[in-house]
Amino acid sequence: MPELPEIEVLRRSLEPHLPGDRIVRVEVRNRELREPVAVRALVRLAGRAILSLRRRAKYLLIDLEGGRTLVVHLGMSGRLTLAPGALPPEPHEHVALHLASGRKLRLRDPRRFGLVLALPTAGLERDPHFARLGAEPLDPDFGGSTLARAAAGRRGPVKSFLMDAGVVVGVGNIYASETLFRAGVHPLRSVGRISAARWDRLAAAAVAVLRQAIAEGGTTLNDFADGQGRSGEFQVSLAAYGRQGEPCPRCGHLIRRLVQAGRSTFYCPHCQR
DNA sequence: CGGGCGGCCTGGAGGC
DNA sequence: TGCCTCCAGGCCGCCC
Repeated sequence: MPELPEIEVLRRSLEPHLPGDRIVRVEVRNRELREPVAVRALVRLAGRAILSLRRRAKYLLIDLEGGRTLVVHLGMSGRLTLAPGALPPEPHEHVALHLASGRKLRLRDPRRFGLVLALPTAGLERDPHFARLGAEPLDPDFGGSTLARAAAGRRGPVKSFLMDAGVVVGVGNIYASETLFRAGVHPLRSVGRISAARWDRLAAAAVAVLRQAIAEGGTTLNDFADGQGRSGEFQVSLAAYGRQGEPCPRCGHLIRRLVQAGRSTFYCPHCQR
């Protein structure tokens, strides 16, 4: 479910509540995630204070004292929420961090594509999960030339390119469709046939879409919620994603759906060339 | 070697 | 109501 905006919304929703609190007990209820939960590494986090919350790509990073970072990835269906510690576990609750404040931070993930890791804070970027990640689209130096440089010598459709985390992180299926719509670029256009001006438009569109989605609390199609359980609103602002058969908000032609690399892509056949 | 596809899971929606 | 099929926001690994 969650792409960059949803993880950033989650991070911001937890930011006022977690730093300064302390993990008193780690409860692993179900180890089955994308990688089996490393129970002993997690249990060793008990007793540590929470220092800060960061985000890299679609990973939430919870920095703890003693040089450890708890890494959480929500996969498709993960939810990380704060709850009273005495609340009974919800279905598919995999991990709960019981906090000194009496609350618990719990991870629920029905489809089990998510991930929880305890890693050393130093050198995190060299961990295999992070080592090959590309540019952060919200970094100030991200722009059309970032994309153009990454595209040099590559082939294939621009939509798959935008979703390649080795190029630019955080853009998943929803925001790739929305970025292409805003930039007026057809999803099947080959990356070898995109001008510098078009790369600039694509980069600017990606940044604008991601920023607006964050401002509107993320996209809740089914089950995204922030750390307080609040849904997002950006689904109302989606121009193309999920709107096949509806009129394009710009020109009125009907939005179409096509399948690329096994994923649905939504576009306007008139605005996107 | 890079690109594309299947597979991993469960649940919800829609058709019959 | 119930059963069946299809589809879903991510990511990895295998295949060509």
